[in-house]
Amino acid sequence: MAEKKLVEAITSMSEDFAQWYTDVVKKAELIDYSNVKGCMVIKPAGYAIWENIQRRLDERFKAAGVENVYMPMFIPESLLQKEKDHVEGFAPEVAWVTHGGLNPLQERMCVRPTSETLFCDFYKGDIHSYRDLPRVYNQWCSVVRWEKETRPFLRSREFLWQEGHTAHATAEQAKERTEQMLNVYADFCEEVLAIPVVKGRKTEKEKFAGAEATYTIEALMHDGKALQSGTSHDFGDGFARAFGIQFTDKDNQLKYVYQTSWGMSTRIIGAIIMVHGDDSGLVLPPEIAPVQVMIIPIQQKKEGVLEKAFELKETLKNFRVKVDDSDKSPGWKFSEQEMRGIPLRVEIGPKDMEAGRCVVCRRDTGEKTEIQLEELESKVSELLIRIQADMLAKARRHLEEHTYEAADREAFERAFAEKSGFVKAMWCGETSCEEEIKEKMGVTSRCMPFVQKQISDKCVCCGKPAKKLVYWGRAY
RNA sequence: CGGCGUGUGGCUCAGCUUGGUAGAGCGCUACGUUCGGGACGUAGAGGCCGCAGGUUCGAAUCCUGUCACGCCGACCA
Repeated sequence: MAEKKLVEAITSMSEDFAQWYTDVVKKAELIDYSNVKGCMVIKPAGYAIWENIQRRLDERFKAAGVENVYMPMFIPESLLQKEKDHVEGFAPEVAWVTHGGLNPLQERMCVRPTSETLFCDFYKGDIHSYRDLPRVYNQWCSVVRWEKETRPFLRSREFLWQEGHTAHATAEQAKERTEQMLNVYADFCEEVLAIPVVKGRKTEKEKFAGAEATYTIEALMHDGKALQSGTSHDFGDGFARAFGIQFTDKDNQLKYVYQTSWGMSTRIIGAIIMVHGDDSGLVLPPEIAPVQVMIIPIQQKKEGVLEKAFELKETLKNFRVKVDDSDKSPGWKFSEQEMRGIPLRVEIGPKDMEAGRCVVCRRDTGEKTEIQLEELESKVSELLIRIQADMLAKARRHLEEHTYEAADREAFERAFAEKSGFVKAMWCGETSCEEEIKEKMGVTSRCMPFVQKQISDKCVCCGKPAKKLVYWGRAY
């Protein structure tokens, strides 16, 4: 897919995908490494993307009746201990605070790896009647998980995210909310980030610690590896029973609430990079790009050129536009704009001015067109819409072309030996088969898609009767 | 947590084998010429050679320890 490589400073994808990723992250100036392993300094270009993600996602949350709150970042050990599966899932990777100033704390506290326990503890006192339900809260915050191996955005020890936590009167309402929020994520990915996803349910082995069911959206990166891009959990009344969250229902009976939680993190920026990026750097979908149009003056010291550039900026004031008036050479500026993934570039120089036009260049295709200045605004508007659509179409094609089916074990093994991507195959429902597949092939179940289909009647691992169609893949 | 690799101006690295005045390219600053795909000239600034011990008259270089980072595995958003 990579078109002509324009920037030399970035390792090509085909040569070394991991190095390409790191190069892009650095060259697009998204982050710097910090002095704490696994923690990153998110720079303006990276943070602006996150701000746009926040804004666009939060709009959709509000439309879905979500209210924002903020919980403390510390969790007392005793509180974390309350739900057994949950503690076991997170204990190996929490960071502990043991001292306040110079004195040891009576009870140590962990820095939240996720806030289920805090929300539960809060809801226990806050919810009394069916009239208090549902509670549909969300918080934007950072969490800490002491990961052993870290990579910018994909796995950092501290990361930014949002976590929604809801409480409902019935199991049905909780399930509905879980699915509703998964759809919010899926639509957001496709419509705003131009990333097509596969929606489905996680297997028992892969589900969230303490959840009854975990739903996920899975995206496929350019190298054929899967990235879990958002999750939504149905807790049933498990947490409510562990924490004692009860309410009096209409029938005057004391009942436990049903809960959900759902999250999307800065990891999604890694997905944007690995789905859309090319050998020249980052490629941002217009909807999320902090700068949508970069105007680059040519021979900017010549009479009137800079003035014209700023005049065009004014013409394009309905978009996120910048003029690069630094005293670098035009070639430098082109490379800079490409590495940063800015969707459109407008070149304006003396020759153009004489002809009453400018040159517009698409980042995603590299296509250059000459445009009459009076048409600039409408053309830019059209182009941004088209780029957004083309990027989604291209990513969807990649997903489809890298999704395979395997009817039996031999075909399954061959698929992963020869190709990279998703392989759809039948599964018997036993964790032991997932473990064997992981052990032998380094492949995990990504999800059981909502759209099920019977490819064969036997489990691709053990040959016993199959229960579910599963998407398998190598994951980040 | 295992395997491999790397720490020397802001960045990429050379120097280490065989100890003897700390180097290059890029970037940065100033001025001038340039400008349609990472321009050029001139003059400058910038280094506890990751950290701590040790050996030595003398350590970037040898020895011991330690920390950090990167990549690949096992675990996870």
